[in-house]
Amino acid sequence: MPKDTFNNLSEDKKKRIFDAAVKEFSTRRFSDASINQIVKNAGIPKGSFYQYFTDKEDVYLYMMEEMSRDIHEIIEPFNPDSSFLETTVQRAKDTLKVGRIKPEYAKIGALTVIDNSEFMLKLLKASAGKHIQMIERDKQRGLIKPETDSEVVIKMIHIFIFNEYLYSGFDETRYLKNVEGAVQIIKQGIAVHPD
Amino acid sequence: MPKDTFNNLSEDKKKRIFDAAVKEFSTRRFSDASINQIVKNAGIPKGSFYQYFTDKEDVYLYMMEEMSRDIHEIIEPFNPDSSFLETTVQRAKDTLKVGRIKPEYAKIGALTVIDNSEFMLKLLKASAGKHIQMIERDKQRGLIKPETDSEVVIKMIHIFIFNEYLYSGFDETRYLKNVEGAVQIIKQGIAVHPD
DNA sequence: TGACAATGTGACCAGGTAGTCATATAATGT
DNA sequence: ACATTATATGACTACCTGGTCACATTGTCA
Repeated sequence: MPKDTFNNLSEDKKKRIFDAAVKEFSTRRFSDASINQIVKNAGIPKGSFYQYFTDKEDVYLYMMEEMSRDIHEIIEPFNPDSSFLETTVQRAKDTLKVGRIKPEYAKIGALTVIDNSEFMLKLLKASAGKHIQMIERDKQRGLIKPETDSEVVIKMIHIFIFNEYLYSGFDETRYLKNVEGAVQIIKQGIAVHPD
Repeated sequence: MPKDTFNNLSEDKKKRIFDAAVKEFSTRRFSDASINQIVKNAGIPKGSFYQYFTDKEDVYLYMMEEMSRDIHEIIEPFNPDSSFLETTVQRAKDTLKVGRIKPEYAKIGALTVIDNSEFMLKLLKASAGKHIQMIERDKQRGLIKPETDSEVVIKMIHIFIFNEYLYSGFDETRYLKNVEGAVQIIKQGIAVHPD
């Protein structure tokens, strides 16, 4: 949460700082990112930075909030009737769409994943609850075997999607093909009536 | 590859340097690790370091070679008749065993995985060839559906094992349970005659 | 207009990094 | 014993980092 002095700034200056943060955090992961570079790119004095933010985390969180606003405008609205695995594929497609429109955002996401295991853990845990409910519902619907270990399924999916995105070299077709391949295998593994 | 001057060193000194490298690289990932810290812990002057190694990569690779020797003494010899998924579970058990005997080695492995995506990619590719052959053999044996995408299966397994080890907080029982759970799901998904 | 508060500013500090190099010491061959 | 070569050494350079702080400038309200 930036300080009041920052919020009182002109939109132009705020944008310059946001852009500088995006540039830095999309190039170097959090721990390697440099405040000096951000102030340089934003064209503001070092002292001003500390008048606006307390530290690097502060400006990072601000940037993330602004980003997530943009991202929610890009991706499709969530369909509550979709099954867990359908949602999974949709999420992969959303990731690609974001990467197409805001490549820096995708890079920031990738760097976040490889940077900080604790942060990643928090992220996974935060979305896990929602997804476990989806899987439980799919079990009741008769789509998924009731003895399936929901947590393991979620982890496999999450991790595969993240890593595949990282390592597929931004080859969209390959990425989607592999994600769908993985979903297919898991589907066969957990479905009540495999195709 | 260390320089000749290093190889001429006394075993004691070599060990001190190796230990210092292990200490540093098991605490901080490669890019954060400090040569200054290594020389400090090894009790050798800065100048000597550069008489032994060209740079940080050099000492890192030396350390890895020494480590892999130790590791191969710890783990079970590879059973060529095992199926791919059996081998997978065995690998997870091996990882745990290494972690029990040489915890620093396990930490170095974990830090390597989260540090460097290129390195990780190389590692995955290096072992992928061998594993693809195993899967193909399992297809011919009638264990795995012939239409299975081998690459996707390998990636799912690799990534899950790595990450689960990272995030299971060194809880061995949980780790093994989750790995076996994942293997079970994939087995159901790709097996010709699911249990 | 004058007084006071809020904000802007960049030189500066302490601490870290990788790598170099002149000099000291030890080892070796003649 | 001497000369030559190999190795040991730590002070030093150049460069980076996050963060501070005294001072300059601007805004605000009476």
